[in-house]
Amino acid sequence: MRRTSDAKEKLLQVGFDLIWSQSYGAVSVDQICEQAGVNKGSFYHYFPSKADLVVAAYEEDWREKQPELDRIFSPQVPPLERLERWCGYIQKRQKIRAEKYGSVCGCPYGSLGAELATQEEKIRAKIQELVERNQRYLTSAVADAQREGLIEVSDPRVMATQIYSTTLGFTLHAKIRNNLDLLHELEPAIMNLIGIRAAV
Amino acid sequence: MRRTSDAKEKLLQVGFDLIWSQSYGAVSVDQICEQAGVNKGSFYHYFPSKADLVVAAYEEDWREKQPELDRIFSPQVPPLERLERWCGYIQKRQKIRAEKYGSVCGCPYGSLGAELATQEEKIRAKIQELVERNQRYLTSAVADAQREGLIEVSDPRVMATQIYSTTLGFTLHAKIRNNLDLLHELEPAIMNLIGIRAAV
DNA sequence: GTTTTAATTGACTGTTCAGTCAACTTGCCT
DNA sequence: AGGCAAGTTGACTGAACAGTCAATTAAAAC
Repeated sequence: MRRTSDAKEKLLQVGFDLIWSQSYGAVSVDQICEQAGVNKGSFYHYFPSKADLVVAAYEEDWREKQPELDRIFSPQVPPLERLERWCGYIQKRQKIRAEKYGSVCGCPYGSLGAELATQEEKIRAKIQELVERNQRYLTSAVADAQREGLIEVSDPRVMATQIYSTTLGFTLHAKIRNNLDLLHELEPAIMNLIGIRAAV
Repeated sequence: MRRTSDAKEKLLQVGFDLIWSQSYGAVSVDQICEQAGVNKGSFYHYFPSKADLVVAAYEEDWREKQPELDRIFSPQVPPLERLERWCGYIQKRQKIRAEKYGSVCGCPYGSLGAELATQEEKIRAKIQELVERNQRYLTSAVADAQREGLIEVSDPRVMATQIYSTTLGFTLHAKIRNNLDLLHELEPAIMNLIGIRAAV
């Protein structure tokens, strides 16, 4: 058959899913192929290497989730509410995965980056790129909040980076504890960070 | 020779070092043995498995660095200064490693936890334990700051957890970017978190 | 209907891996 | 002195690994 199967899409989706819930090193190409119902030869027909698959798989995941992020960060939404929604989105995504796999999987970018940033430059660079795309949403929310006089920051981009770091840290910490409760603290922590004192 | 060699200590030190700078999956037992100048049989004489070695190696690293943490968090030091010193310590440690290995290695707990928390329960539990030990220092610093009226928080333990999450996030983000500059933002971020407004 | 070419197949390669083992060495105890 | 046990040696095993390849299939282009 020529271009009637969905082998490539299957490999991307299964690859992302397995590697996020386990790790790059723990998931073999054979395993991805088996779960995708695709022969190994086809894998290497589409992707020159395992590292290339994971890069493509993460890009594909971005493509799929971008519309939801666009909705969350719609300029129609008041800027601080965007941040609240973002925290809620992360909590929701983590909860769904934890229920599906029996353990907290953490942020897919954080997990892959932590494992491979010093090993596979191609992968590190892709993760960095995806992180930067996420930060762009945060930057515009922070800048809008600033413009509306809701907060006071010197540089929205720096603040967005700090917010993203905080998010990476909370999701990683939740993974280490294998407990999602910590994520309830994410929103207050971000509000403190941008200078909105929560009720004590 | 009976107990005259330092094979075990060598394995612990080399194991920690290699796994921190690369990853658990990327480092083989053979590689650890070779660099430690120890035969493979000796490795398995001391450690039942690779996972057991890494647990012991991380415990040994803790033992070695604990005195420095005791100094940083000495009750003799004003509580907020303890937090500043803690940030400085992390920056210093990351800088030394980045210079030695040519790339930012991130937090050893964060990296190992991100890679293996869903895979090796024994390792996840050890990382969690080590993280909790670190948090104890932070908790007492926060509680002391609270007692001295420097900050206002409802629960010092919750705040310490937030501070540690933030630290995990910044070090991981720096690893993903392969750039240490971000760590300059760690201290201001933590100060914001605990409610000490930095000059804008 | 023939050509072209993307897609598919699955067996194969050579390497690397964690872990095993039986023989051996050497310091310590009595 | 002689035996016990902690420590050492390095060859070995079997499985798993990423990646290869030549042969085959079938959609599409003409």
